[in-house]
Amino acid sequence: MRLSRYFLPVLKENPAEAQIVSHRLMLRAGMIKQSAAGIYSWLPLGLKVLKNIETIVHEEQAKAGHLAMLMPTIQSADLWRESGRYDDYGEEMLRIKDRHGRDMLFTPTAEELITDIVRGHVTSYKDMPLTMYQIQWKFRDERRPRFGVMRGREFYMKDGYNFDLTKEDAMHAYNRHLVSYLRTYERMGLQAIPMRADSGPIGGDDTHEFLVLAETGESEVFYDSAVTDLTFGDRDINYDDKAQCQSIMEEFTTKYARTDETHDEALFAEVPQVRRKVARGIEVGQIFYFGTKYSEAMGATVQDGDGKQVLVHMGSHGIGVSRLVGAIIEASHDDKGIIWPEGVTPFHCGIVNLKQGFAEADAACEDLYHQLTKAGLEPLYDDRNERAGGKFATMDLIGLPWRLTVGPRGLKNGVVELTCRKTGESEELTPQAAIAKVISQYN
RNA sequence: CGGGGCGUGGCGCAGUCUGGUAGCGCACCUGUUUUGGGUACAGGGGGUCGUGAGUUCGAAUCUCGCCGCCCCGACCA
Repeated sequence: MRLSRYFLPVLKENPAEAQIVSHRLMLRAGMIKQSAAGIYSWLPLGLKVLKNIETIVHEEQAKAGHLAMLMPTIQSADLWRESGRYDDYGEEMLRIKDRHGRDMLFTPTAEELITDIVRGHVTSYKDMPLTMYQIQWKFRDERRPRFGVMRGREFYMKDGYNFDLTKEDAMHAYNRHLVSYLRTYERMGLQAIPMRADSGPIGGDDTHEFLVLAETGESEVFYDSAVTDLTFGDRDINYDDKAQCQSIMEEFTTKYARTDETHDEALFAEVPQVRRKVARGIEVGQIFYFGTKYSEAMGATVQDGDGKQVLVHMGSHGIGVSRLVGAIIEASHDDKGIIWPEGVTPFHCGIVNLKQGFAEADAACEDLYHQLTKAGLEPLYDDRNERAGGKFATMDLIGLPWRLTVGPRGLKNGVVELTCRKTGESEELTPQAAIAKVISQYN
């Protein structure tokens, strides 16, 4: 993409309404524009990041054998009356009437609708295990939306639901999700720690929240610092292997890590003092096992091998896709701007032409641009007729991991400059070597 | 929802107390200049001052209502 043809409304000054760093940087980098309290438009740069996160979620869910689908944002109130949640959910649920006066709502989550779909089509134990998920806009009418997309009213979320014959199978689904989520967050450059949590209005007993440690996090968290040493890395996973999933689940959840909702001082005291940490975290996902709560309320049964009707065991799982955009920035930025992890960056690298209109520089930039594009990467070429300082400031703000700087001075010696956004380190390389190095970062 | 604050060109703000034809910086347009970390100068465009009513010869400014947004708290997959 050429910056001269892009829509990137960067702001030099901090918008007054933005208090936390991710919100400020998203506004300044021209990623989002607020439309109403807690409701945002996603501008081209922001949308690219959102879609990159979405893609990672889809890819990891596919690996785990979970099926993507899509449910409507507007739902009939009837199903929610059936589960009893139409009244339970309270003011957080946005209620709407259609032209016939029928009660509708903007979905805050989709247990009812998915259960309705499944109960109509899944009638035998042979149809299970089954896990379906969607990535769809949700609406929760927060009393006080804040922190930009971290706590919006409208938000983009992956929500998945598993249907299993037995509790044991459902717990395998639980573990499978835990494993797939660990992989998902790592690919985004995040460490998200599973913490024992409270189930809230979803209901159920077993639940873990995934938290990214950050000063601006809304939750207070208590953990054994040994959990921060755990990394998933490059393991081979067989998602059908119950024992493997179980052991990974245990590996990542045995050490003490809880939010304030479930914090237990006595248990925490058993952690060696030097490893006892109290911090703040951003919740970026949660997994639940809630048994037969919804299948019972809504009559979702299947025939087992003996011909008996049995209630299906269910769980649900969420990843806050739009919230993750903010969470990643909270976890990765400096005073100049965002520092995107390679996994989610909106463009793979920036190309800064220091002397636009100078034939050699223009030609060298065009060549870099075409070669990178041909290699399957997406560079952002700043071809505006701006001064060097302005171009650098924009690149630093929007946080692309790599920057190629091209100017007459370097070209005289046959080199361009490759700069790492994260470390700030630069090296002079021939254009070919620079291209090769950038490409190697994404393999 | 309780408490606090703020609404003035795209962004950041001054002007409001003490009523008198709306201003600054950034951004934008034109030209000259400059060119390896936000050049300099000159000229220019853009605002019914959130909204409605009232007071007044006259309201961004005073009064009352309403709306919106932000912060703290409570609440919250």
